[in-house]
Amino acid sequence: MTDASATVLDVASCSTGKRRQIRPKAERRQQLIGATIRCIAQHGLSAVTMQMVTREAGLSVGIANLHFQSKENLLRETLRYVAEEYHNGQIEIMEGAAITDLGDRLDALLDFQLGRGVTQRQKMSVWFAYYGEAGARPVYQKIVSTVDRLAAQKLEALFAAIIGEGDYQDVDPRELATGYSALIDGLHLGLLVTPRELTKRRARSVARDFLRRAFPKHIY
Amino acid sequence: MTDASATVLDVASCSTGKRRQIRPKAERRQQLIGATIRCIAQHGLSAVTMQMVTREAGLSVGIANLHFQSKENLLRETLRYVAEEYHNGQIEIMEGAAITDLGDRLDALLDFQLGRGVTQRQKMSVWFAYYGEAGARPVYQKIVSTVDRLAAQKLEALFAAIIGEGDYQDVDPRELATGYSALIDGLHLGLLVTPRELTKRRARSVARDFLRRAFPKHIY
DNA sequence: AGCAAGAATGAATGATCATTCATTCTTTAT
DNA sequence: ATAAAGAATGAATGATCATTCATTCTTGCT
Repeated sequence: MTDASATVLDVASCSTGKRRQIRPKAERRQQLIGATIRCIAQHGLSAVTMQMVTREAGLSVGIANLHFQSKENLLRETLRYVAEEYHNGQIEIMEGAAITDLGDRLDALLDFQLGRGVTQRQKMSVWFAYYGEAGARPVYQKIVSTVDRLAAQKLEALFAAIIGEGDYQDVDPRELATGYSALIDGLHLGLLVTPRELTKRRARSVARDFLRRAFPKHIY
Repeated sequence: MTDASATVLDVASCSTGKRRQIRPKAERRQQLIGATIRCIAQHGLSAVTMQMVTREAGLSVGIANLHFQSKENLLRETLRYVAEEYHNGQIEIMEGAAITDLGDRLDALLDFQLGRGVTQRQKMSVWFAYYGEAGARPVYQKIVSTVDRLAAQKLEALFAAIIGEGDYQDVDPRELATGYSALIDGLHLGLLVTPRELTKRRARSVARDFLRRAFPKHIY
């Protein structure tokens, strides 16, 4: 095998003609997690293979085990990434100083939770793929519930502030926060499983309705 | 191999000492579907194998393919069974003549959706295991959305009747039905994934709150 | 330039799984 | 009682997959 033929093979095996690249560990990890997300969204969690993920990432099969030790670990870290991304986004809105009006803050939260384009659908797929396995995997349960707890507390605090501001009677912030979170989850599920019956527009309207019923002075 | 030794082996291979039994096709199908449900709930959809299911059913590996042709088909039929069971239960309540008061009917529906014992948790596991894969499998989407549509229509009709009876203003039955269904789905998810944070009692209370806000004259 | 460190590769390995089918067993009809 | 029909079995098959590791390549240092 001469140098010339080796070069030809290299070029043929990579559409952009790039050579083998060495990149920092953190970057490779992110690359693989991104590929895993796309694979889960497209093929389903149960159909994902290491070959599939590494091909999607444009890397060799060995690299996944180099950076993640095992498939199980890669899947776990991918869940952690998606969970943290979603919940950090929520918390940023709920803690951010940019929005002072509480009604606007609620609006921003709703926009984040039911907004965005195609990307969101991929994330939803991944989200529920893990939920589906969570019943049988305590590890997944733990990741989700740990991240969830903080967001739930912030939401409860936001609701409590709104209740105080609007002097709403007979509204328990904790109960309402649980209901709102469940509603958003259920709407995500509907958008994922029955996109024909539930549009994003309608989902938003339904969630807004829920909030308006509870906080009529703040929404609309 | 003598008759005697064969008998010994037969007995040894089956704890109850039963001999090979021939049963009608429908019964075997049900037996296998039940075993599949238990396996999914315990091990997760992605970990289910044919060997696992047939062992759980107390049958040989060949029998699953005899009655279901393939694993894919068995999983599909299991989803269909769970989906139909859940939705038939709902529709029975919404159509049943036993309950005349509309408020009582709502109560019965809520009881069905968030009631029951341990069994329900198994069903929830299965339910969401399929939801998780639905993003990547149109077949699953179709089964769920087909069954879902009818239940959604009945719920909308029930809500419309209640709105008429209570002369509620500014309440759209379709919108509310979508919201209520999503809320129930979200609560199921919470019960499954974060059982520590959400008890069945609280889930019920949250759902009841939602209904009370919409139909104050009918609930409580 | 030359070398050491370690990042990246992918063919090879061994394990697991769905599916098949030759055989055995049970029931039913004659 | 006997045979035909077909239900049930499970060892065998071939395919697929996660993981390994000998080798190749890149980078940074001297």
